[in-house]
Amino acid sequence: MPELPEVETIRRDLQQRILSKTIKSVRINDPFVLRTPSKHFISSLEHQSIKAVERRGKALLIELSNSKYLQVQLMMTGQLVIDGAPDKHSHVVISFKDGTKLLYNDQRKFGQLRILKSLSESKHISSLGPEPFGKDFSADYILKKTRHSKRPIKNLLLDHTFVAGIGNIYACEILFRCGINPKHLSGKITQAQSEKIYQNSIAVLSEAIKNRGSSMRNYRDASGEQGQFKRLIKVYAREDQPCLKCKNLIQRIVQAGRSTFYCPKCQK
DNA sequence: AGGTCGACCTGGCAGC
DNA sequence: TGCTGCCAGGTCGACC
Repeated sequence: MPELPEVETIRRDLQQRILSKTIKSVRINDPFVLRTPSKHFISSLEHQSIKAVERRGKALLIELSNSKYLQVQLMMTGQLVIDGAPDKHSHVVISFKDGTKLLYNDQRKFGQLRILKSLSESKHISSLGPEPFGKDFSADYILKKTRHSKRPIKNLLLDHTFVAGIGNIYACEILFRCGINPKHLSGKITQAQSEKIYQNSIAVLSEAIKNRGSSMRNYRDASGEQGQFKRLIKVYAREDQPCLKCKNLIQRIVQAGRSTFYCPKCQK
């Protein structure tokens, strides 16, 4: 569900609210969401304190005092909520010694929690491309990586081995701001276009983080609040509504099995 | 080897 | 009201 800005918002909230706290107990209401056997999951967490809260792409990494990591993939509907009221979707409850509770809620149960001895143990994390805000992501990198690709540019933006953390909403928004058609073949991206993709990726993602993410449906931050970026969204989920630049109708197409929204007039 | 597709699971919504 | 079908922000493995 959440993309980089939403996961980053949660990471910052958690950093503020659970850093250095010690875990007293862990309750598993539904082991389906665990990718580590319950017993090992619980024993890895109990009596440990929180050393750091990090993020790689859309993965949250909570570092423990035993040097292990709790990796959380929220997928479509996962939420990490502090001190909320547990409901039927609260599959894991982590209680701290000071009384604080961290809930893992997940309506669709696509999300995954696992214990890592080290980050390299995770196949997913090892496969991730550069972070959009990292030094390895640049216009030159985009140009180099697109040059030999025959896929539409939208599909490449969604590929986490190309760049980490960009999902369906922000891929649509970035391409709209670039004025690039999502069907445009990656191999035909010019130097000027790669520069635009780089600049707009940074701009869209930073604005979204500043607004604490976009809540389309299920996304909530660690306090259970909705994000505010939704009102700044220009094309996503706006099928048949007028383009905010040219009044032409926004179109929905399907690419690689995912909905793409774009303005056929502004995005050539 | 690169790329696409369906499956994973649940719930909201539109249409009949 | 109640049923059916479609849709959903991600990731993985099977397949072409």
